Amino acid sequence: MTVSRAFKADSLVSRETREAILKTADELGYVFDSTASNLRSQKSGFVAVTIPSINNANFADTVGGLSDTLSKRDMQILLGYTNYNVEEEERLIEQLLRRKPQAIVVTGGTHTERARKLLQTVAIPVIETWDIPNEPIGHYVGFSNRAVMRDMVDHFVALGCQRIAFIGGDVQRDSRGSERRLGFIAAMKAHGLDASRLIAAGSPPISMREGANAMAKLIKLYPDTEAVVCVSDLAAYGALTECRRLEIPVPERFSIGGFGNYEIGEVCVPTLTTINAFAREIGERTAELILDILDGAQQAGNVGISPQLIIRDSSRTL
Amino acid sequence: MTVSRAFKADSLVSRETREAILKTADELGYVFDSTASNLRSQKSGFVAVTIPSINNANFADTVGGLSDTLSKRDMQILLGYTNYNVEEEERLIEQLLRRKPQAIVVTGGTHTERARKLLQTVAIPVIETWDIPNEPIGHYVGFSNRAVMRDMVDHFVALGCQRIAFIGGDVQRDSRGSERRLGFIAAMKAHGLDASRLIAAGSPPISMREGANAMAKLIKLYPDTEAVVCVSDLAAYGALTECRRLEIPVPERFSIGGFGNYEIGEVCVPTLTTINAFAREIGERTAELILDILDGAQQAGNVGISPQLIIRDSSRTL
DNA sequence: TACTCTGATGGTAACGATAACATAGGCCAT
DNA sequence: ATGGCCTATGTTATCGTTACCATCAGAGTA
Repeated sequence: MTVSRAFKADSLVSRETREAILKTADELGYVFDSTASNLRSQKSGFVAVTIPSINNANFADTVGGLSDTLSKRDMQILLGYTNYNVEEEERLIEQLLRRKPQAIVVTGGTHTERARKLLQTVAIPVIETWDIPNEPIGHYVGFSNRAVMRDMVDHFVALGCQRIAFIGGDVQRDSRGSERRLGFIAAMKAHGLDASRLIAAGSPPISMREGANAMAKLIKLYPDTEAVVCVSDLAAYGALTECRRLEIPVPERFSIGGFGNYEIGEVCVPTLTTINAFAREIGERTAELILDILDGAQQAGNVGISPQLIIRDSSRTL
Repeated sequence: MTVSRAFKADSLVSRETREAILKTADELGYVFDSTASNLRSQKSGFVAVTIPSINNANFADTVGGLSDTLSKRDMQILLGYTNYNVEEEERLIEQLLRRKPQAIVVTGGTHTERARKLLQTVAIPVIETWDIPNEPIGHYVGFSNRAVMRDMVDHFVALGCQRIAFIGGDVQRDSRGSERRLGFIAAMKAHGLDASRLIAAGSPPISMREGANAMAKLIKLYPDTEAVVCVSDLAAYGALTECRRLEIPVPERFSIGGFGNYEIGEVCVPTLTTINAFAREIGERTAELILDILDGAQQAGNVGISPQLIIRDSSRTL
């Protein structure tokens, strides 16, 4: 028992005893077994997190924010990725829950029926991120992917563009991407503009290559387009390179907007107009919310994030 | 006991009994507790993995390969990132070992003394990746970051370049980057060329911005440079954008080579000459090695990866 | 008939930590 | 001297599963 206490920082063991214990433990090569600790104390020290893809700077930033904030309280992330697939998410959630995490964080508000039921039934905090779900299961930390497109369209319209297109992925799989597409359509209609120039670039994840291909398609289908809104900076960058190959000057002949404030958009030539969704902050705020709830905060609720339009060289300035 | 068996796929329980059990479990909202299972069976189902940064496509690919291969056997990754810091790695390793992983994968062969001791003492397979350590602790899956620079330098020399520079990070922190730098120097000397044009771009991770800054510095310091080898494609892309800003034509005036075969190098204009290190394969091979060892394979050893030079538009073709 | 073999199920202890409670000694105030 | 309080340490049972062994019915075989 005293040994057990010696390994917990705060508990009361005399200095000499603790030192003797730690020394002996080191000599024996003893490694604390948190498996047993978790079982007895019914606290795993895990927070389960599902993200669509591990290879995406935005989600990586969110996980980084989560991880850094939670590690201050010695909690660890148990990460799984869904490949933008809700069935995969369901399997993953079930698997993760078996590890008895103390909270579960999922990306987005779209789930299979069974996954919803699992999340509703489980007795730990559930946080949906990167979106504002229609019917939140527990808490959320996010923003409306639909509403946020309004700023981008407004910006292009203010520049004098009328014929504006949207490049995104196939509709079914990536719900955040679909929401942005719907937001684009709504914003265009609000301006009384035609919202039919929609290019589907394939199955998510939509990255640079897909963006470049979609741009080629767009130029063929609608050669008189003046601006294009892309589902992410990666697609936008792909579109930009396609323009470069075709020697179409950006932003003179064509304005381009992205989403997500990826590093590439800040470095490429011309730099990319984008929307900062504060990926890292989403993770940090989610972690803080979890810690508050675990500390017994009563009013812990939801966190709205306000993405910010960043105007750069890829969209004409007046 | 029969309930326990009903939850393991392979064991022998009659069909009716299992169905009844699973049905009841579902009604009760029972969730299997792997914490207890792990304790009793002394198998956690975890493989611990440390990588320098979560936000790096190469390491993300390795983790993806690991995760996908291990998940076929229902094993999960327990991921930690070190921020290119060996002290952080030490803390992380200690923390991860408490979770009783069945194997531990670390990136690189450079560790603190205490971390080495921990890894040597622990009774599970240890795999060092992304390098060939001087003194391997257990197994490794990797390649010589030093030797691989030879191909790149040879390529530039074959193009007729003599004044070749290297852009990398500060020496101490990123051992793979340092190895590449040493490999560059060795390769230059082997050709009887001056190897003193070394630009330090700051503390890792070296990304696009750092690459661009380093390129600006390089042009000021050594205006007559003909080619530059970069520690990664991200730095190389940054260098490329700086050239674009300064209206220096690539590859006509300047050849650029990167490392890692990142997506950006395939899409940007001009496309980037690079070295494919087979990041995903490193993960897959590591996972296979782990599974072999856990299955009791006797001769399971090390895996050498052979990175491949990919010549693209950013280096002059003859 | 007696015997072995297989499939299905059950009983018990144990994995290694810790929650909860107990004990013992020292110090201080009344 | 007595009681109260604090610090340091010890005892026991328990978290929820599974390894190990036992049991038992029914089928197949000699």
